[in-house]
Amino acid sequence: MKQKIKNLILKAALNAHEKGDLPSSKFPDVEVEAPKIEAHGDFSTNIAMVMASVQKMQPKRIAEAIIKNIDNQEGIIAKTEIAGPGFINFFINSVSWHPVLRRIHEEDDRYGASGIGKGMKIQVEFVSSNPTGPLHVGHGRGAAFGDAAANILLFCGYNVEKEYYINDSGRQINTLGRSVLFRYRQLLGKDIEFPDDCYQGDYIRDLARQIKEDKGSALLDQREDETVLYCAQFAAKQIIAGIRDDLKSFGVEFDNWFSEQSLYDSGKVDKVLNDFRKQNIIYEKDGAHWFKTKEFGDEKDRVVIRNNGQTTYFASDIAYHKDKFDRGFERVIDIWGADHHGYIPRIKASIEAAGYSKERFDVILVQLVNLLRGGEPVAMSTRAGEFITLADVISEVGSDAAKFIFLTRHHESPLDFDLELAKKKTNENPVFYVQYVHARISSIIRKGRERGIENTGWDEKAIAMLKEPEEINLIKSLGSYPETVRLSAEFMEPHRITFYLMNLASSFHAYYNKHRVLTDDPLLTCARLYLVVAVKKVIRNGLTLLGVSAPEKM
RNA sequence: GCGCCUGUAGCUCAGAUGGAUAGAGCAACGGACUUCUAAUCCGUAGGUCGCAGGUUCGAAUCCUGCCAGGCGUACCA
Repeated sequence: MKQKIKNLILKAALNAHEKGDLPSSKFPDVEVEAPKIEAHGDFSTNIAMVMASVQKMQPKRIAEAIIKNIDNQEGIIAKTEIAGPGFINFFINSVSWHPVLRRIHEEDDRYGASGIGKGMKIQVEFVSSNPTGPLHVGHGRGAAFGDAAANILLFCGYNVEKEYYINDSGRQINTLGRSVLFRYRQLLGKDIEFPDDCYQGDYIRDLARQIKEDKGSALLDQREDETVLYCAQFAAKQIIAGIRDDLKSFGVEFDNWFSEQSLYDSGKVDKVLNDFRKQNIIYEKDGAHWFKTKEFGDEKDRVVIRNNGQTTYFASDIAYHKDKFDRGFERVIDIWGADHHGYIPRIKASIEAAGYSKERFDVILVQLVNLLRGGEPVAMSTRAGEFITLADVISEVGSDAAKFIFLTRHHESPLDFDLELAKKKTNENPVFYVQYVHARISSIIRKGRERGIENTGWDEKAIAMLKEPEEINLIKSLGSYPETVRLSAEFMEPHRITFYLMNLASSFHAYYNKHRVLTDDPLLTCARLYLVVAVKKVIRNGLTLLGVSAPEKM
């Protein structure tokens, strides 16, 4: 509809110029928007104001010239007016909204989809939590965000791959192995102190117990470096399996799990470091090897090989990001916790140095989550091993509520997650508010069937009966869904869909309370059923993008 | 110190490439269930958009400075 108005305006401007009403043929991009205030019409354009200086005319004169030349043969426009400093407001004939409903029924679960991505191969990497402990709430936000963003991109015609990067190499893995080994020794009666720098959580004890059941006391007699390695590999494998399970129960699945260790095994880390040496952008100082990231805009150079000969995490990350582009992704998006923001310049440096444009790479920072219970902060200490895991949250509030709440904020805004609030089944908790619409409409359909009323198709005569303000309002809202999805993809902002759904839900509940769908008039009932089924489809489509279920009953 | 993010109603937050009178929910107050699910709806009230300048027809939005909070600033990941 907006596009139609745009075209009408453009054509009107051209006509006006041909007839001599407008001196210049230079027209700016036509901007059409839906005004916030109802009295300002359904659509509004500022074109007359924008053109004023080029046309050397008063905005109001320009507006008059355009309105005069609008071709309203289809009768879409009920009224136009010039308002304020020169806005042209368009009031749409309410009947003209109706075809939106047919489109929704026809396109069904593809309504809102588009081809703006043009099949571009794009990778979204998210969560990528270290396999040294279970996922916590912050990872949950990253998971909900990344998954929704990927769904939206896919829906908009991108060729999306979701990837999880497993840091199964390096120091933290060694620490994991040591942690488990110490607990294992304690289990076998050794009186030893558990080191401070090891992971404290109870899950380490559980892993040690499993090894004990497996191997008995056999590990006590072996060389320490071998047992640490064994414990590390065993533990990491178990923890990754746990992470996969948690994500699965959260409704998030990945297309690819990428191992950091594999970059070493395949020699990709060595290779990229050698390439950089040849380019003379790696040098030695104080026994360490430094990558000249400063030359690429970082604030200082960064170590890639420590003076003890071990590579840093950054070294494998260089190889990893190069590999992403080598695999043919045209765009690469990393979703990180906001506390890693200082890491961005060096990754961009490495991408440039590897010969790819950093413009093709984006990092989206997701702000931290404050966990609350009844308004009070929940103490979270990783050190002491006291934290609420994502699995805890899912089992307490459910994945639908958790996901939806994670997606009710812009990703750059910190989020207070209140466990008590997330469980409340009231308007304070928006997920139920939206899901309730789906359940209510399902119920209407069931009730209709009981009375022998089936959802019939498009019937011009019936649809023409939809003229209550609440009905037109609902249809308008339905009509703006595709644009919401498009903007959501363009700006990587899934929360736009969340807010859209809450708004649509509000329009529906208001309608539901004021009007009955199943009436004594068969034609009207048919029309209203057609309308609410369209609402149901859009609610379902939106929730699906967010990874949230749309229940038939609540 | 430097860098990134945030600052909008009592609380939690939206606010499109700069648009007209800044919007929701919660909390407060007053109403609506013999009728399709009251997990709902309707109404009232609530604001110096952190502060100060600047850019222009027009700023919550862009620019500069300041204030407050969070995060980062490793040969950790």
